Amino acid sequence: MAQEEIRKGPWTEQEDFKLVCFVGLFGDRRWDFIAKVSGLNRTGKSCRLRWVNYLHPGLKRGKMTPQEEKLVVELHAKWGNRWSRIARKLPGRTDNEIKNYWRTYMRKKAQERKHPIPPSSSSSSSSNCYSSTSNNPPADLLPFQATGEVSYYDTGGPNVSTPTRKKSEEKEDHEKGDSMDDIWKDITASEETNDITQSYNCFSDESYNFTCPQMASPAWELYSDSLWKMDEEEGEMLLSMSNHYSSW
DNA sequence: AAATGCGGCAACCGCGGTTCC
DNA sequence: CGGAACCGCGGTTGCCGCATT
Repeated sequence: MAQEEIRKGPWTEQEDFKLVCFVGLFGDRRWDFIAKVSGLNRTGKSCRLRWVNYLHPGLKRGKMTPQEEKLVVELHAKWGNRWSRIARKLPGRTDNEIKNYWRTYMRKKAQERKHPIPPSSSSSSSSNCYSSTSNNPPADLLPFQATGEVSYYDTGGPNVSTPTRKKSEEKEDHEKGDSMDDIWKDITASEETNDITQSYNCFSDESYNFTCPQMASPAWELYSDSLWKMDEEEGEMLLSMSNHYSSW
């Protein structure tokens, strides 16, 4: 077979566009299927990751707010490195983003411990949500301090004693139906009521009823002018493919 | 102006859990 | 019920841009 190689590395705008459209058509579940029919030559995993971390509508981008930072610290103290779980409590933030934030946060903390910053200069350590008032956050929010030396990035909070978590706590997460999907729905719903002048109707396929809502991602800003002017041929191709596959 | 270091972020990998047949 | 396929999570890596020397 002339099996093309699986692509890796950074995504191109065209790939993003294709992925968004196919996710619109088939939903954000069947990643292997989407990977195949889209012709992206990516793995399903890769597609999912790109969607979740970058293309999903409702993603917030940019710096974490102090409230979010505080929440991350609190939830990490509670749940440890359960990033996806923490992310569910921060609408618009991804587990990857929070994970990366935490790494940075820990690095800063480690440096501060090595070279304590005098209180007078605390105003500059702005990324720390406590910095405006104190460099000594409540101990119960900083498990890594309470236990003395902890490995650099920490691994798991104090209450995360068991690797066999799963089911019970996942259910717990759904107590109020605040799964990621529900959160996204809330976000997109609120955005629609606000000011969604650019509701990109990727395909008016009533079977799936997909509209590309306003995306926070830079990719969407590009789509709004450049990509949406892409080859008509390609658009038609996608349409025909969508017709083809939607008849399955 | 060039070299180097560092931080932030996107993406990949491996593993375990879940779903489907 | 068991196995295969798929999905999701957490850990890790590599790249890129900015700051510093």
